[in-house]
Amino acid sequence: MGAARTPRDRWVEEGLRALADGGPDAVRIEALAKRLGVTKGGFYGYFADRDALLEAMLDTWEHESTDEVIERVEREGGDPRTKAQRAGKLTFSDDRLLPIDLAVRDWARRDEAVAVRLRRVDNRRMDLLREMFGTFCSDPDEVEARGLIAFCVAIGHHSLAADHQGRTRAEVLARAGDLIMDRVRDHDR
Amino acid sequence: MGAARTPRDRWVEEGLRALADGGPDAVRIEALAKRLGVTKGGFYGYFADRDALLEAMLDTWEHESTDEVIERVEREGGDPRTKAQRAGKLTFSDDRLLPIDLAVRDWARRDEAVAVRLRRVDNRRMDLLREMFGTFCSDPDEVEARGLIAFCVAIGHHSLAADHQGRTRAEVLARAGDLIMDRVRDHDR
DNA sequence: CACCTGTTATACGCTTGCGTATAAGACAAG
DNA sequence: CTTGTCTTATACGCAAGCGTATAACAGGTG
Repeated sequence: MGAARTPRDRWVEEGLRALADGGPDAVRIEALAKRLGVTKGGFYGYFADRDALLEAMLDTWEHESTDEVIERVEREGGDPRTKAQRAGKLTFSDDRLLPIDLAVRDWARRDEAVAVRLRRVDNRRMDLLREMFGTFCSDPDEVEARGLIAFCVAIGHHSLAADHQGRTRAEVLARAGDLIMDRVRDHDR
Repeated sequence: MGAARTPRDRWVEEGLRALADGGPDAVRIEALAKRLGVTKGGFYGYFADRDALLEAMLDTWEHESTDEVIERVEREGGDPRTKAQRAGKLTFSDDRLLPIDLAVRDWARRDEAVAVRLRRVDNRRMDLLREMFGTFCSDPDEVEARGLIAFCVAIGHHSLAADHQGRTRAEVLARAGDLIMDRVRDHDR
């Protein structure tokens, strides 16, 4: 039996790269083949059609974004704050996962099936944030609000184009993180 | 001289609708013509090519998102907080402008010329936020951080798919707004 | 009414991309 | 070495979609 020079995973991987670079419309079979140094001949042995590839890409993304991240975070242990920070770093500072995440997020606005997947992923991430804020904030409504804020900043700042009058984005983000994490508020009351 | 049944503006308008619905790749001349009830015959009388339409669309969007919003906000007056809230509402609660804004934001990640425009727009919006937070917050670094947070929530919550355990998104957003606006913090020090 | 001018419809060539069919090739088993 | 099987290359038909050229058309103007 002949050995696969371009196994299924390579198509998925290259597809995810194209998705990150140019959105779902940029995932074109012949373009992927060219980047893989082959023709599309072998593609249809693994996938029924283009949609099947998109499905497989989303499967891979969902798994990498949740199970793999969470498993790694849990394995390394630590308090909820450390875990949430590590999960955020693994997802939103990762050169591979971050652009895919942003592309999927835009895609979800136009495709209900993608939106369903994203909701699953975001809910699991939100669980981590709730756990973290719950350690120093007793009001569940405030926990939810802080989780929302933290999540929105984590994903939103990547599509925010504003400058900060001499400050770097990292500096402003650090200050914002302090504000969001500020556990003093709870003692005020 | 013959009257234009489909003036230039209608092409731009329909183009923006297509952009909002499906991203820049969905702006296809023949599809727009179909929605306008004509063929693409007249299109090339107004635009050199597809790129010229995209430019015109961005011109219109930039103008509507900044000058028109700001002019209206200034005209109706009020304190900085009222003005910033009104500007936010005009932009991020508008059924027309919001989807375009989100689409442009994603587009900007892949097109430097679009990114330049978005930076201009976001900087003007950020100015309003600085003015608002500056009215009750004396630390400029904190003003900047709060502005970033407010902006990220305003745009980010639209692409956040998480649920809120029985609460509505509006409820959580209201609580988040309270936290961000909270002017007590400044008195603590 | 006839004419002129700007607008639109129609038809064309070209490119890109999908999915299929078929031939060529590589590798393992016998 | 031959055979069989799995993989890949090549060639095809088809559908969009861009931009151009040309013809039909409509509305003012004289």
